[in-house]
Parts: sequence; C-alpha cells; structure tokens
Amino acid sequence: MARILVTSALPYINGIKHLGNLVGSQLPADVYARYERARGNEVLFVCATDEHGTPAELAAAKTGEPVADYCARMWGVQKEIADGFRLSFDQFGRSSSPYNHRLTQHFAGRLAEAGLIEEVSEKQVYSNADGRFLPDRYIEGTCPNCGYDRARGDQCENCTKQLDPTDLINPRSAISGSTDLEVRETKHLYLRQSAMRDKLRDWIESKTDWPVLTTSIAKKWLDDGDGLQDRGITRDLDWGIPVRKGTEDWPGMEGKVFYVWFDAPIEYIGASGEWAEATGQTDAAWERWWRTDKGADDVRYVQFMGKDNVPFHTLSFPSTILGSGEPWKLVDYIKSFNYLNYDGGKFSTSQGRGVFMDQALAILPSDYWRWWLMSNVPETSDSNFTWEGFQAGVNKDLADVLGNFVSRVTKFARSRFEEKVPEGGAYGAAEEALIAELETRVRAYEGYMEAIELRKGAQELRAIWAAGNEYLQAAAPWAAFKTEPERAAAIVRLSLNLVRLYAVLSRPFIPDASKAMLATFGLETAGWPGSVAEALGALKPGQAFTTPEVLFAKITDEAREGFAAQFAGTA
RNA sequence: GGGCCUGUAGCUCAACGGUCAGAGCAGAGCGCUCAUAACGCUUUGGUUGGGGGUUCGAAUCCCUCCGGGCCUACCA
Repeated sequence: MARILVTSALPYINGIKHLGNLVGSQLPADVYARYERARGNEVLFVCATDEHGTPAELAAAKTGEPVADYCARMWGVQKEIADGFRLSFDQFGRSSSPYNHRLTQHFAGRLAEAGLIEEVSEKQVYSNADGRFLPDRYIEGTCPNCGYDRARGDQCENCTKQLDPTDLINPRSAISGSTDLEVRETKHLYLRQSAMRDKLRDWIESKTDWPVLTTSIAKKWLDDGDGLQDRGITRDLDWGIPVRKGTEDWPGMEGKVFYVWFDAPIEYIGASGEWAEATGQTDAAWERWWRTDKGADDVRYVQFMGKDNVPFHTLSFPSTILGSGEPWKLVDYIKSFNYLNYDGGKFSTSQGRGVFMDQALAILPSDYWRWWLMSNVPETSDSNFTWEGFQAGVNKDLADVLGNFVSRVTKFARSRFEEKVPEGGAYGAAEEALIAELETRVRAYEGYMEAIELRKGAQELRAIWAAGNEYLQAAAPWAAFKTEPERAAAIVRLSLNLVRLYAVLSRPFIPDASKAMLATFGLETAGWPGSVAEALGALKPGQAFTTPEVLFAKITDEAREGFAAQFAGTA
C-alpha cells in the first residue's frame, strides 16, 4: 500500500473563491486524493485557509471586524463551501493556527542558523493616515512615463512600465487616498534563495516528468536576469506570525510578522499537525508524513496549484525545506494548472463576473460542477467556461450517457422481472466482448489517473459509461425477453453489475451520484475492481435493488439563459 | 522589452518523427423502443495559422511572419 500526501494550494481568506480558483487546485487535488484512496492507498489530503497579509487586514477593516474574527468567520464560510463541493480534506486548517506559528518560527530559526537569513535595512513608504506601511501596489499616483493618473507603485497598468513607489508623481495611499506619506527606514529579513540556486536547479532538472508549465516557470525564475533573487520574508503588519528565531526573540524585529508567502506553504505541515490533534493522535502521526527520519521516506508527496503559485512551490518553499538542514519531506510532483476563463474573459471578483463557489452550489448540485470542471480542466492551456458548453457537457455526459443508462437498466429490470438481480441465463460472446473492452478501458483510466492526467481520465470514464449503452443496444434484452427470458435475465444481471461498477469508477469525479448509485443496491461502499470480469459478478442473483430517481436532471435552455444573465456581471 | 505556453474538423480537445491526422459535441441519414424525446449504427467535415527549411518521411524538429494567452519577483 502506497502512502500519498496531497496538498492543495491554500485559498486566500478574503472572500469566496470563484470556479477558476477551485478548478486549479482544490478540486483536482480532491479527485486525485479520492482516486488514490479508492485504490486502497493511504492518503493524507490537507488544505487550509491562507489568512495573513495586507488584503486580509483590509477586508476585515471594510467589514469593521477585528481581523482575527473576520478570518475565523471566513474560514467557516470557506469550510462550508468546501464541504458542499465534497472536497474530502482530511484537514481544512488555518495558516493562523498555533501549529503554523510554531513551525514557521522554527523554520526561520533553522534558516538563520544555517546562514540563509539576511537582515536588510530598506526604505518603505509609510502612510500616517492609515497608520501602516504600504506595499508598493497600494500606492497610487501619476505615472512619470505616460502620465496615467492611477498608476500603481509597482507598475503602471497603462504603459506597463515597472515603477518604484518613489517614482510616482503625487503619490497617495490606495487605501485611504491620503497623501500624507513618508519614506521610513525599516529592517526586514530576507531568505537567501540565491544561495540555494544550484541545489534548486539540480533538483528541478531531475524532475523530468513534471508538467512543462511547472518546470518552465521554475527555470525562468532561476535564470531570469541576475538569477534567483533573495526574497523578503517579513512585513510591518499587525496580523501574522510574529518574527521569532525558533522559540527566542529576534532582536530588532519586534512588532514584525512573517510574510504570508513564507508561512503559507509551511501550513501544509501545520495543517497536518492540526489533523493529528483533531483526530486525537500524537505528533508521530503527522511526522510520519513529513519527516523522512520518522517514517516519511516512502511517502509520495503531490502538490496541486494554479500557475501563479508555482514559483513559491518550486523555489521559496523548497528553499525553506532544504535550507533547514532537517529531514523534511520535499514535494515529489507538482501538478500545475492554467486558468479558467469565463465566457471569453477573466473571472472578476470586483465586477461580479463569473460564478463563485457559493453561487454555483446554490443553483446546481456539486457533481455537475465537478464533472464539467474536471472534464475541461485547464491542463495544457487556459480553458473557457461558457453556459452553452457547460449545459451541453453536463446534459450529454451525466444525464444522457450515465444517468439514462442507470435509468433504463433499473426500470427495465423492474418491469420485466422484479427489483432483484435476476438469475438464470449465461454470459456469451457479447458479454465477453464488453468485458474485454472494459478491461482495457479501466486499465487505461487507471493509467491516466495515476499520471494525474485528469482530462483524459474523465474522457476515458465517459467512454466506459458509453460502453454500457452500446452493449445494451446490441444485446437488446427487451427483444430477447419475448423469446428467451433467460437470456434477458443474464443481460440485466450484467447491466445491473455495470451500474455498480460505474459507481465505483466514477466516485472520484462525482461522489454524490456514485453514492446514490451504490445506494440503489443498499451498498455504502464497494472496492475498486481487480479484474472487470470478477467485478461484474459482484452482485449475485437475488440481490435486491431500488429503482432510483432521475440521477441528473437536465439543465433546460430557459435555466441556462437565466444563469447567463444572472452571472454576466456589472461591467 | 524579455521569457514561457499556444494556434489541428463549426465548437472543445487527442495525436509529442512513421499505417488513410483521431475523439466528444454540433450537423445529416438509418435503426431501436428498455430509458431523462434518451440510446445505437453510419456519415458530412481538416492542403494541422501563413511561408521557408531539415528528413526517405513533419501537426510533430529548425527559421521566419501573423494571431491568442500567461509570467516578469514585497497582492496573494
């Protein structure tokens, strides 16, 4: 039995995520985790909210809540939505957890001892009105290059010129609009990633089976310009993990916190700690997933994320892990994704354009979303959500091919026999051909899932469903029943077994429907098929079943038009 | 500006130097009647963005042009 550690990029705390966020990390991670569990492997699947940073503070200020309360509340909201999408996290933690505090401070201490932390004094813009230092992009002003009056301190969106906040003419705070700004000197810690460059490069170059997207982004950062740059890992903020060197104070760094991107990946480990605690286990339980000296050397660690997260997972976090000099588990495979667009454009939080996770669940069952998103997951390039495509995909694949198959089989069986798996008759050439085809397809499906080629996996699964309809059409039990009822009984017996098999195979993608299909036979779970022939004999004659309600109601044209109007956004 | 990815049938995608470039959807025809007017079979449709080159052979490698997207480092 293999042991597989799965992490999904952490969703940021400041609001409900849209489908583009879901499709790029949490959902594919869940499908993969479910698949590996179904194969009988031991899986630890963790995720958490990413709670620190300026945007969280601003979002809290906007609602008038203390930031800690705001995060606690939003964690609850995100957790509930994750449950609604059936994301099967073993732990959905919080980057603000005590575990993460301890671990982050611990790693910083180790890195400092290893000489990989540098203290740098730098000048940053401070806003007296806001009472805080402002990140570059929170300063607005007139671009010295093109005259655009809403240029940001890091870059002018109009002429794309890279800027320094001090370049701006008439700079003001993007938060309050205040022009009462001053440049103050402040000290920060830098992670000396540059010192890790060769080690990182060797490691990344050894990963020849990683998605091109992952390695090309990593290499770009390694080699761009002067090579990998050191990264500041502290900020002048109130909300965050206080800077400490392990368990000791860090002189000169009082009142500062670690930068979110330093502590967020560490929360993968933190969440595992939270999991052990929540399940009443000792530290050894999570350490055997994370410490190669404590049992983790046979763990395969797979990360899922959108392409924007790749630099942090290929460079920064590995620098932290490797630089610690301790035997922490390093990632084995990084699955990265492109973006999902909404009807030709970007999903937009500010313009309310596109579908957000809570809205999606409010209008249609999670399986619909899970299926469409995964069968169109942006693996090789950006993909596009349209209501027409969504309606067509869901109706055809789920309602017509799979749902209707279950429906026609169970209803025919009930009307010609009774609500029991019929006995009598023998399997012949048609059944052997079907079994041979399914044997090939199931093994192909396993291959795709193992390789985390989810789009192809979905495609193969669909072909497996379709094979049932083809078989049924050719075997024509309704015709056989008139002349040779025994033959019809054999066909129905096999077909009912197909429903059970489909439930098992489909579970990673559409867990609710899978559950409903199994419930038809009074089953809660069912094991992954070894040989297809054997699996199709699992339901014995006499086994009772209930004819299920329509598994997937179709999305009507009227409904689709309504959704399209509802989510068009304000722009 | 630099880098990366991408451009294949009306649409969404496969094929990653080698049999007539495949599949799903959409379209057309036929069949079936168990089923959510569902299913099955057959079929129309592509000089693989343009041009040039390497090769016995190129969608696949190289050059170039055109189009689309992303990244470019203290937002996360």
